[in-house]
Amino acid sequence: MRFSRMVSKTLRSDPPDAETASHRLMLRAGLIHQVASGVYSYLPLGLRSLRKIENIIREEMDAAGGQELRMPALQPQELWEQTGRREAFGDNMFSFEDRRGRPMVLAPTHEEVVTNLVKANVQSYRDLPLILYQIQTKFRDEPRPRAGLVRVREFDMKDAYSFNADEASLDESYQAMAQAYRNIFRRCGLPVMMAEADSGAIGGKDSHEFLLATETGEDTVITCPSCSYTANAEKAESTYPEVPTEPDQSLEEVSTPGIKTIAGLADFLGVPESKTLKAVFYMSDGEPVFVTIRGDLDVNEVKLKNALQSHDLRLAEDQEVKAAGLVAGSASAIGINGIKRVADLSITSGNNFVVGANKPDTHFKYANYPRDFDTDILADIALAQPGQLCPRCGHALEATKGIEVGHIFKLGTFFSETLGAMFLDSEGQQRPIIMGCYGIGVGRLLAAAVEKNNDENGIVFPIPIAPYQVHVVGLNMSNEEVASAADRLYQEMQEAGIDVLYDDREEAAAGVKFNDADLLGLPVRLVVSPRNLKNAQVEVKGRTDSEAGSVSVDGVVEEVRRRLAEATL
RNA sequence: CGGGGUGUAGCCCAGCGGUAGGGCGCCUGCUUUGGGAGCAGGAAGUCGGGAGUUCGAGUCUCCCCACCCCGACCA
Repeated sequence: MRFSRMVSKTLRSDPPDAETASHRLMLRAGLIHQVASGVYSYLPLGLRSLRKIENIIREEMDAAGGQELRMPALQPQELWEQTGRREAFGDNMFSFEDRRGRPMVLAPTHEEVVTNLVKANVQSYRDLPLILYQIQTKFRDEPRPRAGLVRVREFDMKDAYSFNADEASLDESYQAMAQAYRNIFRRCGLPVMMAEADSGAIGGKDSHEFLLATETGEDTVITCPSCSYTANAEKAESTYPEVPTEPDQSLEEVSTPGIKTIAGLADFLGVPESKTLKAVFYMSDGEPVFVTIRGDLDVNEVKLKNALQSHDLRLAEDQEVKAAGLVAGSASAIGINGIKRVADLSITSGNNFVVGANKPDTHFKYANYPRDFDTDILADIALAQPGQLCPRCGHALEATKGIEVGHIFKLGTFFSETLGAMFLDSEGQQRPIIMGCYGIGVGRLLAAAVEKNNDENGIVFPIPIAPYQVHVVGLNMSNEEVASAADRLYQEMQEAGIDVLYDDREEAAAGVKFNDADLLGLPVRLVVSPRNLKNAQVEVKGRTDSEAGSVSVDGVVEEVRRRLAEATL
């Protein structure tokens, strides 16, 4: 590709609205162009990179036994009503009517369609297992798109679905996909973590996310530096120090004027926060929920949502708390009835807690479960925090931010049962197909790669996903000797099957070309100039090399091949 | 949906009641050519939209819209 013919222009300065590195650099280098919030065009450079990622994904999915197909993004809403997911997705789903007034949606994912497809084609255990996949556009009307391609409303996703006759077979498919994912991310130059993840309301047992550690990530990953425990904070378990148990004492009312927070309460009474219980109020599917947890811990809303089997969970607003007859700041489960109560297991680790007295400015000392209060659900709903202890080995946990680039999970039989995708097993029994699903956000993977691989001058593309492998720069192109030598080099690279971008601009100064080359971040830069040409040489520089080297004009292709091969190891 | 911010030329921004500006980019010519060159000339604007106040509105008021950031949300 000749630079002078490229539609995209590089930006001289950072776009002011882009804050994360990938967003800033992808706009600046002309990889993408924004159309609306969370909606982007891929410009030729961005698309080339995206295609390279797609091809890596295809190779690995095919190698793992996947069959590529393509399902429509446009779907009848009715399909989603059958599984109850029209309601579950709610406003996140783009929907409209066709000309006949039939409700249609733009698909945010494809379990419904793929399950029906398999239902029509699979009758026997002999047809299983199957792994089907596609790379296709998904639509999700996200409440808040952000960070360029990290969270968008229209995006390309590789989604795969496995269909198995039994759990052991499902496990094989699951492991095959996990391995394919590791291969894909490694080949894309991304060091990812595989973390235990929440499987959601529909999911089955196992679920893992693949996350790239970056400052700007949306997810928090809890890791153990000692053993291999890695889990999304939404899912992570932790153990926290037991509070030394004392002999139970009887409940005692104390006046706590103006005390509204746990920190204030602990301070006022001279006890550690772990000797208090805090009350948090939620609304779950429109019903108020009273949550009790030890004062030094925080509620994990995902765990709480799962414990409640809730579809829609949020913190209660002040009026809702009041309407439920609760005293914010001095509430406890003591004497609370007629409202659903959930307590974290931590209320059993310790005793003689300070709790609210359900009267303004008043608390109780020495509250004990179950002597003084009861709960409807007792479960682990605590948020794992760095510094708490690993549930596997007891070492102190750490937390890192990450971007989720892939997610795999065992779906079980929800879709096959709901939509009637059954098969006959070897004994002639009709059984629902067991499913798994496996997703990779392709554009997000590109964004993550840029987020991870850049320096103060621009992108540093990993070789396998760089839009072009080589950047040929002609300096002083009005010099005929340079122009013809550079043209020849460009030609030679193409003939050698190397992806090459050729900066053939006559008017651009050397500095402009060098800065653009650094910004685009292609792996190898070749400079043709009068200075080098005098010695029949071409300058060679890897994007991360601090110094450039030279190579004879005759040996350029070989040198480039060597560098590309070396770095791909 | 709550909180904060921003909308003026392709890009970045100034102007805050009185003729629509600057830098970059773009076009023409000359000069220049190893880290974002110089000179001269030129093209380019529904000042996000609507209503209002005013003799007069990018500028003040109200309503709306879009975009960004934080949160909520994200099976």
